[in-house]
Amino acid sequence: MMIDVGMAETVPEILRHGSGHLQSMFAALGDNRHHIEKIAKIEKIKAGTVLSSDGSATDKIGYIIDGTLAMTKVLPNGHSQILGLLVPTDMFGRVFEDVPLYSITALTDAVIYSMLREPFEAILEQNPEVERLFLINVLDELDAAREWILLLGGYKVIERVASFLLILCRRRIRTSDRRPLKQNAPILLHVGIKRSSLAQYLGTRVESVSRAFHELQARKSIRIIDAYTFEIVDVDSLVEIASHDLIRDV
Amino acid sequence: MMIDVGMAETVPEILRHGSGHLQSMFAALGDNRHHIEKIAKIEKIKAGTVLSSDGSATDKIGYIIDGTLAMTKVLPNGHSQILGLLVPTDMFGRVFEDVPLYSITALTDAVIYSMLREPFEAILEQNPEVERLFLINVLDELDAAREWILLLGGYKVIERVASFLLILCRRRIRTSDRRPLKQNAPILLHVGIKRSSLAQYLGTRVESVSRAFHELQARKSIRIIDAYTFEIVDVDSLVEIASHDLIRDV
DNA sequence: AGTCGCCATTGATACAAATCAATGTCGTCC
DNA sequence: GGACGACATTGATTTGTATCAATGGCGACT
Repeated sequence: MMIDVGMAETVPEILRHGSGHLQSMFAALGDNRHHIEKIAKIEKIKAGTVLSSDGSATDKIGYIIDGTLAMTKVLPNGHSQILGLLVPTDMFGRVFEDVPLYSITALTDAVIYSMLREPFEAILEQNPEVERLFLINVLDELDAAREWILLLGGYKVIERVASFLLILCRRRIRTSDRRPLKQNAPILLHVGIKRSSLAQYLGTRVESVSRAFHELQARKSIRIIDAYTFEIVDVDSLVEIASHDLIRDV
Repeated sequence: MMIDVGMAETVPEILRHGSGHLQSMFAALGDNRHHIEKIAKIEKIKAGTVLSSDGSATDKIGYIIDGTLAMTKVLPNGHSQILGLLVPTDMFGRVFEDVPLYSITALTDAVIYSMLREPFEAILEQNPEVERLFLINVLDELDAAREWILLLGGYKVIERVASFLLILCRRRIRTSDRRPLKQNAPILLHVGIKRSSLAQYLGTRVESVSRAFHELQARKSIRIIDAYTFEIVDVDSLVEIASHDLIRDV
């Protein structure tokens, strides 16, 4: 995945224009913004980098600017399971908790806006308004997590893949250009991660993910451009597939 | 499920003795406690009651005292999917958001401690310390949600059921008596909900849930006392089953 | 150019779970 | 007591997917 240039600004572009509450959080910092800017820095990291590891103390908090990272739970036997994906504007790290429950791994080359946990916590404590915005941010994350629970509840792989694509659509993770969607423009989705990560995340296997994508293409819902890029041809059919077998007895 | 008597106190017993941050949240209220107590009330609700429905404005916030409730997403076609279970000490409702994303339904008869959203938000806004405790509470919920994502990632039903039982163990949801666990006492778990709710939550079907429980009994991990009550015979074997096929390639 | 390694895809088979159908159990109501 | 309804269990069959195995595509390195 290619990385945008021109990110030397104090508050990253993606945070300024990103949707959600992050923007207002940074805006609300007001005079305190320079406190954060003093302790924060933009880092470019390589795919595979482990930012914080499960069980060891961490002191980093930050936001994703570009790329995809994953929260992974490392099991006693050394293997790992993906708990959640972190995409631009998502937060990583955990405030008010010393021992993280999961690791953060870069699935692609990525750019992050990171700062030390302690001073960030101090700013939260000193700025109730910022803290409230942060709280709202966390509540949004909770909603996102529950959205994934809903997704994983669909027991056919094709349904989960369809849901995955729809969630990406909604979050408007587009190919490198971040221009707003045009009415008639084809919707291009770029999933930054390889099949095995996707499979781990969707609770299935690479082969099944591959078959699901090709099945969706056969049904004319999507068009596979390359292994990482898809054109959404028929959103409605995706919606139908995604919600199809959630229809069950109560 | 039977309901304890003697809950006419201002702060419910379960919140006073409950684990986690709720207790300290109520403690931290200090003089403001009477503000909450003025607006809050204890309600007994019947199984099947819908507290707030998806899409319509809600103004209730509260905590579960007894019973099990579920967050359910109601799909366009009228059917519903369980997003999360709410057990004693869990919070329900959504602050700082007018339109709820999901409904809250009582799966069993239940007792809740509920208050209006507006005054509760006002208290949060006026008490940064309380707000921080609330934030921590939400962060815990986020962890719980991610724990479920991990659970749903296990693709064999028996693994998910084993994980479910282990999570219940950890949260120490015990049969009506809430005495602390004795060292050698058999661990009794009471799942307050029927098979169909469980199936919905675990992303599977009633028949599969039933077979999984009986398979776990055959493997001497648990003993089925009745459809709602289980004795945990061998925790280690449960752990092994739960984590078994999370072992996958990265 | 050729080899290697990594990843995606495709095919064949075995196994797990959804589905369909029937039976069992318990409590409630008449 | 008997009939009914709600729920749980069990069995038989079908569908979906994990698994095993092989192939194809692409970039990196020598």
